[in-house]
Amino acid sequence: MVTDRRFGRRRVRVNIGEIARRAGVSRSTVSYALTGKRPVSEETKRRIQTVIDELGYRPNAAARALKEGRTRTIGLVIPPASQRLTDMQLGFVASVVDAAAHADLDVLLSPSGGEHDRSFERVVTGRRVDGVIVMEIRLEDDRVTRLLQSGLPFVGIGRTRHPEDMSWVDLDYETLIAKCVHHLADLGHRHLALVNRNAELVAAGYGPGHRAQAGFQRAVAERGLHGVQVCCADDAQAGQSCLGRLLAEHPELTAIATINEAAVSGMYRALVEAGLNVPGDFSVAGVAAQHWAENLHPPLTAADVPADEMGARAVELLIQRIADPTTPHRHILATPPISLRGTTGPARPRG
Amino acid sequence: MVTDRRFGRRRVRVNIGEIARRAGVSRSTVSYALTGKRPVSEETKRRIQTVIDELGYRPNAAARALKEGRTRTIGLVIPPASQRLTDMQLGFVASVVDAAAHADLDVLLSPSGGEHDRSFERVVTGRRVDGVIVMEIRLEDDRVTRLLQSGLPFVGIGRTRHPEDMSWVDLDYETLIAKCVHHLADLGHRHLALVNRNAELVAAGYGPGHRAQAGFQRAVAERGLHGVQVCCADDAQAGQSCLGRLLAEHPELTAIATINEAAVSGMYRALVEAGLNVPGDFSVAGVAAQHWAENLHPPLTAADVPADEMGARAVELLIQRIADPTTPHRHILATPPISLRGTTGPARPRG
DNA sequence: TCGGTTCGCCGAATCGGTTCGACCGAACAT
DNA sequence: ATGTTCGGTCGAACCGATTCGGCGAACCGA
Repeated sequence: MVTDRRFGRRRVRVNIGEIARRAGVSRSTVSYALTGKRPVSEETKRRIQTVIDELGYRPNAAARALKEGRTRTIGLVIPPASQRLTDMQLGFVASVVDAAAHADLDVLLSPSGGEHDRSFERVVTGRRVDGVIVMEIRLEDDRVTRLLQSGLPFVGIGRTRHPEDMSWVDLDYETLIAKCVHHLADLGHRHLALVNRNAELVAAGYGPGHRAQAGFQRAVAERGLHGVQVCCADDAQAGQSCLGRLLAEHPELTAIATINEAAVSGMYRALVEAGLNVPGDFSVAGVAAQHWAENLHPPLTAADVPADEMGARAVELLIQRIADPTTPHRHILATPPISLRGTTGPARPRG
Repeated sequence: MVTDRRFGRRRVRVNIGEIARRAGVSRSTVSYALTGKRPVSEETKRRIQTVIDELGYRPNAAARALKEGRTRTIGLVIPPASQRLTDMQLGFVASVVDAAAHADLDVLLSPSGGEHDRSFERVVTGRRVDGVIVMEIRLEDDRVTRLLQSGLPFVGIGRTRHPEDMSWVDLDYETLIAKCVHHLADLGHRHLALVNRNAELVAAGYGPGHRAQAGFQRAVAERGLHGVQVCCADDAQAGQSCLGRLLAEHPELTAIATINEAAVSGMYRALVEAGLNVPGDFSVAGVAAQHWAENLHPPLTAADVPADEMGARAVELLIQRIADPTTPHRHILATPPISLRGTTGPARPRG
């Protein structure tokens, strides 16, 4: 019982031993009373609880983690903080954090993807977490390689080129974009463009970008259409200039499909500039977070990404893998339906 | 040296003892070689390092935390995941995470503000973190009370009604909104409205909301203007309907000031609907994240919130408080200049 | 050659929990 | 009366690091 001169307050180290002493029992009894792993008499439990409440005792997380060999914490690897998160990514983060909180797990954030990733290494390698959820996975991804060789349980939101080796939750961009194309083709559109995410990302092997391309090409070929593909930086201004250029270079275009939600509002502006009405003269469809699609003006016809569901499932999968790392890998591929919000309509030749 | 049948790989518990054994030294020597807190011969250091590289050893974070009494982790208390983060809030999170990473600190996320906040309690009370950064502080804030009595070092992004008792970084909303009003008054506007954040938030004692009100009232009184105040939910659609109503009910209005960045794009739409040009017929100014203000169409004349700077400063302050909790509290009040982007102009009576 | 430093390293204690084996008395079966 | 079970408790080992006191050898000047 030490007196802290600075405040004149008692400053006792309140640990399990102090509780035990004051309750007149051994430390193990306090532990059993708290965890319930062995029977403790009601009388004793009450005495212990009284002392605990009085002192505001909480077991030291580090000590518990050390002995138990687990931290009750999961890591969440997000894109580097420098680049802004898209609404969809933000949705994933929110739902993962939420789901983890429901499972009484804490979330350790690791912005990664840069070169010298101390944060990632610390999280993965120092046993700071019981498992990891990785966002924004590339077709070839060093972080996945690193995690595989470390043996730490992990789940991807997104998948690599060889997705059998890991557990993941992903959007079926290929099918979704194909569905957009078919929807537009059904409306009579013959000349379509795919507006992808930014060029660096796609060049770096960003899975959704490549899979969207594949789905676009496949569907365009199946329907005998004419398709153009273009990358566009992830913001409104880029969307505006990008689509402006596209419209000028390809006067035959009457519709676009996109996975670049951040660029859509700019693309709308480009259409206004070009004097094209949506959906009268030009149709737009894509893949986007529901919240985002609804708040655009006009609201975008899009496959609504079920970010809440996906984040929750990712946490679920991770918890399973932590409990038993030998279970076979599970894969969840989401193909949400396209919500028609009025940005697509019958084709009408431009000019 | 146990063989794990599942993979046929060696699965040794690689801890400091194992390193010591293989390097033929004691555990303490390995520790000193790593921390450099006592001299170790070059030869021995080399031998130890070789073994470490070979086995991919990393010190166990829990064991270190237990012994050292600190976790090298900070907590970041964010608004509940359910409600979406504004662009400004996202900016704070990003910059805090970034600054923490630079200081080799990890960040534990705690979505809080709900009723039974297990997450918050775990983080604050279980010694899981060395300190905490709290966002979205209310004038009266239970979390701050809780932190004060726990003795855990913390820094607010935002401040309570009694801000002397804590360290914080905040925007001077009162001054910023007053500056907006003066700017508009200088342009000849006589009838202004303040569009605040959502009503629940303001009613719950959200500081920025109240301080913006105060600054608005003060400036309006000083300049002998006529002012209207209104709350508006934090999204584009609400902004549209809210401003639509406001324009109808107050035909004398020619300008607004706002701290509700998420509603601005909707307010623009309401102005278009009402046939009002910006800035010809109507002026808009506010406080917003720079990125957001620039990506609006038209780009908003606004005080650019220096989120990066503020987050970094918050981390800096927190690190100081962790190092020495007896240092006097520090307060950083940011008053960024207003960037003129063309949404304000000379007043012209409506009608 | 001897006493004192310095260098490099070791052994043991420690942080605060969890958990296993053991013990004791009471209740119960034989 | 003896053996068994069981609820309730204790003591000690353990998790994996850090850190303090100390010890032997080399080195120094006197």
